[in-house]
Amino acid sequence: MNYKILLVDDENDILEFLSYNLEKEGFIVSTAINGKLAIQLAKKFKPDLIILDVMMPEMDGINTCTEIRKIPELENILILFLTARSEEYSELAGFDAGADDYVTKPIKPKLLISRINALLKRNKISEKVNNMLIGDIQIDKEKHLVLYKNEEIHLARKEFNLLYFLMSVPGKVFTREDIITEIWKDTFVGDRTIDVHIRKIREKTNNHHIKTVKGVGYKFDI
Amino acid sequence: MNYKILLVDDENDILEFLSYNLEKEGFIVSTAINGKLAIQLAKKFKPDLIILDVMMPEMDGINTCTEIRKIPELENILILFLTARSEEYSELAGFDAGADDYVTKPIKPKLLISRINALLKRNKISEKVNNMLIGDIQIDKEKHLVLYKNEEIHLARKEFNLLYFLMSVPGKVFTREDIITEIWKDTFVGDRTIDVHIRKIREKTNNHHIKTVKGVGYKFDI
DNA sequence: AGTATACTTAACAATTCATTAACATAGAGG
DNA sequence: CCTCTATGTTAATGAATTGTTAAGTATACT
Repeated sequence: MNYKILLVDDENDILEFLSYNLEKEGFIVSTAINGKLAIQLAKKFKPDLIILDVMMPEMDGINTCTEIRKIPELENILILFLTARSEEYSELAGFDAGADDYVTKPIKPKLLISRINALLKRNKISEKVNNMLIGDIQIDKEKHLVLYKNEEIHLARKEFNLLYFLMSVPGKVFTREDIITEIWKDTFVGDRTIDVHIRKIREKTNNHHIKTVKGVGYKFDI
Repeated sequence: MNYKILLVDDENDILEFLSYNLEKEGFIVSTAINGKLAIQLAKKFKPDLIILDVMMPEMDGINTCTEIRKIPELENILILFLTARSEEYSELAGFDAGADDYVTKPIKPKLLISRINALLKRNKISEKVNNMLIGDIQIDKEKHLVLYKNEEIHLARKEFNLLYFLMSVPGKVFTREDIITEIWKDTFVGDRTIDVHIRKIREKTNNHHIKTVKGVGYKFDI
């Protein structure tokens, strides 16, 4: 999974420098030049982690952090501070404001990334559970479990992933290309492979639910 | 609860200075003047956190840290490094060696305590319940005890940790990668090692409970 | 040091899964 | 109603994954 990071700093140079380094590591980066914009952006971008410079004009990092913690949808986002070496006070105040960690300037990319990964790893517990109940089919990704009319049915890995994918947007028709991209990534498989997997799922769910849209693809229907 | 801290530094002045400040905060402090003594003491004292000076003669902080992480009963203890300002390398190497945080010298007691509390707080969240009763299996981490149908069964350490890990989220499928990360950290083990441990557990619990999800991993099921 | 216990690995067996080929069927459009 | 194409079905193959055993290493204990 690619984590999203929101960078907040009033200096463009730093934003660019950090963006470059973080993107190189596979993070999806968004940036803001002040606290207010950061909060607005955070609501839409829904980052996993916010990196805040402590020293910023108008609303400084600490105030921004305090504000973020007040917003219900953002209160659990990880926050990491960037502080200047001498700002002893900031470090303390930062933790009080709800920071999860801080890194001192000058920033060493490797160290920063090490810290970010440590934070994200610790936070992983809060990952979502993906559980869906649609009609008489219930699917639980974490438990790799499918219930059909409250009876457990066994699906092999590919079958499971395929059903899960189709159920992710019930009623939407997914083309064969969509399916191949999602389930097979860039492995090449023959023409009938999908059909066979579809057939196996249908067999196990009494031929309900999965419908063929000829010339287009397949969809999951209630 | 009063947390226990093991202080490790070769300079007596620092030990005294920090002891004083930490005890004032209610921590129970023990000290060691080198890495070897630290490890011996840690086994008996069972601290919640070890504070290690990076720069020490003979075995430095990083080596001590690496050694500590190798000892099963100590591998989960929090470790905080003390580094001189300029030791950029130490910071990186320290995280690699398994440190949880670091503080630069000169040490400001307030900041150190703030960091310690942050670490302990973070760690508390991830603390697991020590005693679980699921179906006919009861497991107690502290006592390292497993009851199957009310009969005590003996599991070796790896077996115990593996069962405990799987039981921590019943029904959830853990990938082999998950399992290796949790049980073996970054030791490399062969493909069949997990299977063998699983087999041993199954043998001792009559083949119930642990299910294989082929291509995905293993799960604990009632 | 010597013994017991635990851990890991190699070698092989067993199982399950994914894919394909070959053929069958369905349905749209002429 | 015929043809063409897309999809359905079945069974076989072999690839991938996991299970099992026994023996070799490592570690802990006395």
